[in-house]
Formats: sequence, structure tokens, C-alpha cells
Amino acid sequence: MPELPEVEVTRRSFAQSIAGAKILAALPGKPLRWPLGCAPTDLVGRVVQGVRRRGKYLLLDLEPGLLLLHLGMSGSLRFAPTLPAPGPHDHFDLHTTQGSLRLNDPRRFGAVVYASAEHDAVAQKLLGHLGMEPLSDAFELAAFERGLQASRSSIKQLLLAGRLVVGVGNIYACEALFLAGILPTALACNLLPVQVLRLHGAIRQVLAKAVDSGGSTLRNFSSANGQSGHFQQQVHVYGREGQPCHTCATPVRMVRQVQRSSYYCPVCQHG
DNA sequence: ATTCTCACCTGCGGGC
DNA sequence: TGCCCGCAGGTGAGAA
Repeated sequence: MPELPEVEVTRRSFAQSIAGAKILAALPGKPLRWPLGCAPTDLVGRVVQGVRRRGKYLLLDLEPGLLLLHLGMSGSLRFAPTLPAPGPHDHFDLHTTQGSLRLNDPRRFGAVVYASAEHDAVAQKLLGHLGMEPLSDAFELAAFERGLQASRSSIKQLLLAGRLVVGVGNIYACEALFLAGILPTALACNLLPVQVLRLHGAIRQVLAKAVDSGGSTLRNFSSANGQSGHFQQQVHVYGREGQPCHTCATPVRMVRQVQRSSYYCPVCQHG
């Protein structure tokens, strides 16, 4: 489910509330994608300094160490003064002096991983290869263009891989490519400078707009304070196979790329 | 070194 | 109504 906008909206929804909180208990449920990497009791007494985001990971800065949280495909967080008894898909609770944080994740592709520091081996395995942050100044056009030229993949696959730019998942890759007028199957290295420029802007635009909209709620995403997103109402192509393009009314098409669905307008988007 | 396929897990909707 | 199949917002590991 969660791409950069959903993760960022989640972060904003509880970062202030949890900052400064001391951990009272950490209660893992069913196994997630990776083991926690420490004894749950080791976390007791540590203070949550703040919550940052790197790509689709949330980083809870502890004193000392940090927790890496990933929502996988179906995860969502909830932060509240008190929480009801865990349900069947609640797989991690972090009780603190300022409230309780809970990960709900039916498919359990998500993760909660402890790292002693951001540069340690555990954190680097997950974060070390991540590309540029698209909503920061680090997302430089020149570096983006160099990365595209060096790739032999389709532009859609390259965006999803996260090695060049992070946070763009299936929905926002489709939407950004539509806004930029580029076919998802186009080879990254074949894009013209004007297309690269448009794509660079489109990625920032679509992600920023989605954050403003509270993210996309396709199944049951909500932020940590229970708010649903409504970006899904502004989607141009994702999930709209057969429906008219918002620009030219041509039916939107779907193509499978690497076991993922790509949606595009055959008239508005070009190689 | 890149690129591609697979695997992880559960739920839901469509077709029969 | 119920079963089976395919599909779903991600991504590291391992194979090509």
C-alpha cells in the first residue's frame, strides 16, 4: 500500500506526539518480514527523540539507537493515548509514556528493525542503496538525468527500483509518467532532455500533491491518527483501465511490466 | 555490475 | 452460496 506520500503522512500524524516519549514496553506479535534484531525488553527506558523518513522507511530515533519501520504492502500505524487489545493483524505495539504506537499489517510484508546507529550494518543493508529523496533539494535534475542515461531498464522499472529516486511506487510511478507524457515502457536511456525535465517535475508534483491530500486510501490506509487519504480521487490513470483519459478521452490501457500493472494513455504518453 | 524472477502473506473480487 | 484463481500500494535475495 504505502508509497512515499502515505509514509510521510503517517510520519507527520504522530511525530510530534511521540517525540520525547520514554518506551515502557515493546510487544511483538506474529513475525514480520525481518526479526526485530534485539530483545524487546532492550528497548524499555529509551527515549524516542523524533521520527524521520527515508524513502518508504520511518526512522524512530532512540536514545540510543533507532527503530526502522516499514509498512510493506498492507501496513498502517496507529498512535493513541490508549489502544484496544491487539487484533489478529496487529503485529507490533510500542507503549510509551506519551501513548502507544501500533503496527497493523495483514500481509506482514512490513518490518520493525532495531539498529544501533544509522550507519551500522543492519541499517545500511536496508537504507544504504536508497536513491535521492524526491521532495528534497537532493533530487538534482543533473543526477537524475545521469542515472536515467546509465540504465537499460524501462523507465517504470527504474523508478520502482528506488536506486535512483526513492518513494515512487506503482501508483505514483504511473501518475508521474502520465503527467510527464512518457510511456511506462520507454527505455530510461532513450528519454529526451525535455522528457527528463518533465518527469523530474512530475514526480515532485504528484508526490507533493498526494502528501497534501493525505495520501491514497485504496483499501484501508489511514494515518496514525486515523485520517483517511483522498488522493485516489485525483488519480489520472492508475486502476482506470478502459476508462476515458482525463485529457483526451481515449480509454486508459494496462500493460504488465515485471509482474506489476502499468496504466497509461496510449495517446497522451510517448516513448 | 546490472537486471530479472521469486518469495514472503493475507484478503478480496470475479468467474464458474 | 461457495470454491478457485488472480491480483494487490514493496523489496531483498539469489539467479541469470
